[in-house]
Amino acid sequence: MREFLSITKALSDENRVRVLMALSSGELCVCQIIELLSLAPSTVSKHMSILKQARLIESDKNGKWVYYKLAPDAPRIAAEAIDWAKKNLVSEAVIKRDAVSLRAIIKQHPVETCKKQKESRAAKAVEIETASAKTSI
Amino acid sequence: MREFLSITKALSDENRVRVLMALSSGELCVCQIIELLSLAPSTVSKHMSILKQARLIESDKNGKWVYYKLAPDAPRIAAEAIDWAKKNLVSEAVIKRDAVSLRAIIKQHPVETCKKQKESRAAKAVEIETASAKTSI
DNA sequence: ATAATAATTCGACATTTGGCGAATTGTAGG
DNA sequence: CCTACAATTCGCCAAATGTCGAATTATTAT
Repeated sequence: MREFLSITKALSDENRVRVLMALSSGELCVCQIIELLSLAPSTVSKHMSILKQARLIESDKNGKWVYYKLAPDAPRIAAEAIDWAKKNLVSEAVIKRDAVSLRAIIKQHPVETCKKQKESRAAKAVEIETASAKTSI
Repeated sequence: MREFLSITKALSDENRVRVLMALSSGELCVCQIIELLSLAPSTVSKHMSILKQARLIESDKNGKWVYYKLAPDAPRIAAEAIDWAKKNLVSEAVIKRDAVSLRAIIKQHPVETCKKQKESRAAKAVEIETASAKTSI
């Protein structure tokens, strides 16, 4: 029952489902998933650990980078869940849009993706800084 | 996506899964489900409405009694989810125990089951009454 | 060695969820 | 009609969940 619930809980969040579908066309680096979902790194990390706990995905560390992919030797129950999800979600608008986004994301090397994200986080920090300075005047 | 998530969310609670499996051997009255799960009527009612929202089950009102059953014309996605759940849960300890409990529950008419529950709720109320009287002395 | 950096873990917060009892609704009998 | 009663809805609370930013960890590059 624990195994069953870990899978259904993993599949009961839209962002996690989007990741799973994205991974069905190949492995992705964490920063690429961050890019796809537009979420904070810590949030994505937590989602990935929930999917991994459910044995739907596996991770592969390569230096500083961590790659995730659909678990090649997932237990039958998990593999069936993935098949069911895939079959019933390929035609979903959000999943199709993600597939398009992914093509662009995959084109560039993770190094570039990470760099861009770092810059955008820095810009956001400045923005917040400025805003709080304004209100304190 | 909404339909998919309504199903996975419905399946991500142990009590709801137990109900679903119980219904796979035939329809049940609400009071029988209350008996099986040992939960408050209001709680069971909420669970049933979540399962129904996901189109996994349907209800059938017969006078004062409401019967629930697996949706005979569930959408394909829901039917597949039920099959997957059934296949992977029949051997679960809790589900087997429930099957045994159910045999006893089904033996008696819902009228009896409801009566017994009413009495047990009344007894519990008295118990609480007494306890609070004690502390207030 | 030190600094930079990708990812994770931690701590805090707002929202959602599962649970209960009380009040409400709808139906059957007195 | 009025009472009894099965089930649902409502209002509330405690626990779990999704999110973020800050601190930490592990690895590469200077």
